[in-house]
Amino acid sequence: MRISDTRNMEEHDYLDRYRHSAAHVMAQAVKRIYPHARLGIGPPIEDGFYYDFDLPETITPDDFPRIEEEMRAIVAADHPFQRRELSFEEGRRLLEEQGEIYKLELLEGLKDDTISIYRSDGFVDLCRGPHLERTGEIKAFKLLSVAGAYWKGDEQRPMLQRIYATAFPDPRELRRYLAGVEEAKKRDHRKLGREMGLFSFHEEAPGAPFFHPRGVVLYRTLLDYWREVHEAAGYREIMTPLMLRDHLWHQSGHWEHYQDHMYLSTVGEQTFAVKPMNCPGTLLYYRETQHSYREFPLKVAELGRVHRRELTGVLHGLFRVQSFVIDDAHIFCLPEQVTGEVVKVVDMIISIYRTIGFPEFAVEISTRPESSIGSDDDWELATRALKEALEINRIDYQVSEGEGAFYGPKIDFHIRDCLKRSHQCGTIQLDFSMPERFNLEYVGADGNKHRPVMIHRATFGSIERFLAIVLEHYGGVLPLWLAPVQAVVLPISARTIDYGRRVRKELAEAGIRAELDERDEKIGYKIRSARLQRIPYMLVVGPAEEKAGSASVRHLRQGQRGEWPLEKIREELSGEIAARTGYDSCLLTEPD
RNA sequence: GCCGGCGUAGCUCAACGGCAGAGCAGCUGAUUUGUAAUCAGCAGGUUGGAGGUUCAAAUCCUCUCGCCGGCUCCA
Repeated sequence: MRISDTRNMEEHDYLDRYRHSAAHVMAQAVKRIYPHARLGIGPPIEDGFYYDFDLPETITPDDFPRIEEEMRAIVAADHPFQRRELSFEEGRRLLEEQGEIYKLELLEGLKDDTISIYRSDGFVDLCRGPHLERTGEIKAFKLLSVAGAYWKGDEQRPMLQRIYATAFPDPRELRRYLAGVEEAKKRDHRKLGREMGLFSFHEEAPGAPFFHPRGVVLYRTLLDYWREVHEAAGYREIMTPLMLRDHLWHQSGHWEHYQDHMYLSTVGEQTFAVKPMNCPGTLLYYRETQHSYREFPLKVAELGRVHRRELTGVLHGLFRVQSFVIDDAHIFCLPEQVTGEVVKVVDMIISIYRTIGFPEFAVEISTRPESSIGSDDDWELATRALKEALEINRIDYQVSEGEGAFYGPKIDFHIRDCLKRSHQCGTIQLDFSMPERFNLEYVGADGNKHRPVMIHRATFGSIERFLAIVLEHYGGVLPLWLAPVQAVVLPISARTIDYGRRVRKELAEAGIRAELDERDEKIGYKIRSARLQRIPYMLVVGPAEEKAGSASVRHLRQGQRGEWPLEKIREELSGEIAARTGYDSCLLTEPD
């Protein structure tokens, strides 16, 4: 570990202590206002802290100023945080006296003989600590939101009221954090999707997006690129039905394990399920013919639309939908080919992320969970193959023990967007279950039948969700190759509309997605309008440009680029599109 | 699903028991415009839906649908 890492860790510890102390102050403030409130837990979290309360009144954001005011008073009084150790029994008596039933439950879960409490002013809380020295050290905090949260995350247990808040040692950091939250709101893909005319949602189809013409262009552009890469890598693409009969899902195990998430439909005598996953369809394709080891690795891709019923409360724009396309592919291969194939997949996923503008990502390997199928040997071998593949690619990874699927170990890719948020996208999973259930076979070199290894993998995961990530990452200001409208021609006045038409047509013929704004408006108005639509190139044409056969080029991020001859515009833009040039940073030049 | 909040014109919001409004967008006209909003006029609504309370409901109550913030960060 480098020295700087140590310091980061110390800072991190301090911040946790700081926020944990702020959580105590908040709990004390809430207790002052609602003396009968019972306390749940109040830990520091990544961007702040929260505290859970059980009380009959409902806390709303309207109550925040009052709580914050009380917190400021506690901070101003500068009470010391005093640690005291008690025996288990003393602790129990104290909490019983206070009627803190949740804390009592936590206490029961502790095995230690002695426990610690922290006292500041009149407020006492069961707490491991550590804390700051005094409440006066807390400089900047803000309550953010209130939400219901089940006690211990268990929906069978009572629901408490959780107040989310944040605190920073430096008020400037708090301001910066709040500005970041604002920035994220501005970049909300649901807002961008509306402003840019990409997609919409309707009550008639909860959790199922409607893509509008410009949204379809974006969607298709992403998939065109995906197909190009996959074809070059030797994948072949199939399409399988949206609905398949029930016995298939019994065979695959989905009926048993996944039925709550499936849309079912009975038509006449037959029951169908709308597919929640693509693999069973692919397996029917595989079984359609006999296979030889000579065909391996056999790479079968499917951009398959799946439907999954979700709890209504979890739907969230394109991030969490009930109908979406997975960029699936299944690789059938020999055991000894696994490592090599995984290496190639990892390589491809990274290259795709980089092209789209996500150079930063984290990789996680999940190992065998408690309830799972397959032999220890299979798991051991497969897990080692995955690790080896990452090591060959020189990729750092983190191991999540026991987090694998029941049917095999997996690698997950978490991309990091420019607001430093992490999103799980790509996945590579080994599957011991399906080949077995579907009795897959191939003929080996020895002339006997064997069971192939099946690798299940996706780069984007859900296309819909990935689009949302891309949109928020770029704040809607997409790289040229992805922009639904790449250039808009803006005539100064009606007099140059004809010339504008010629310019637009010429660009369109060169394969550039160009539009013309022929509305009877002033140029400032048209520029504003183009910017709000996040169109990368604005081409202003007036009499001077008409005469010169040029256009005045204005770029969404770079501003005025000067007057370019049409030929140069065509070449520059085509070159930028073909190279899929991205932006180094995605935080500059925000349209308002 | 659960807790809380919110559904008013295409969008952003006002009216919070007493005639449903504004800005932007849209349409029509005038203007012929040089780098982030030209002016005027017109049109736009069973206030998400159903039921109830009331002389009177966007407003209060019940149900329902949808959306938003959360519900695996364990003293």
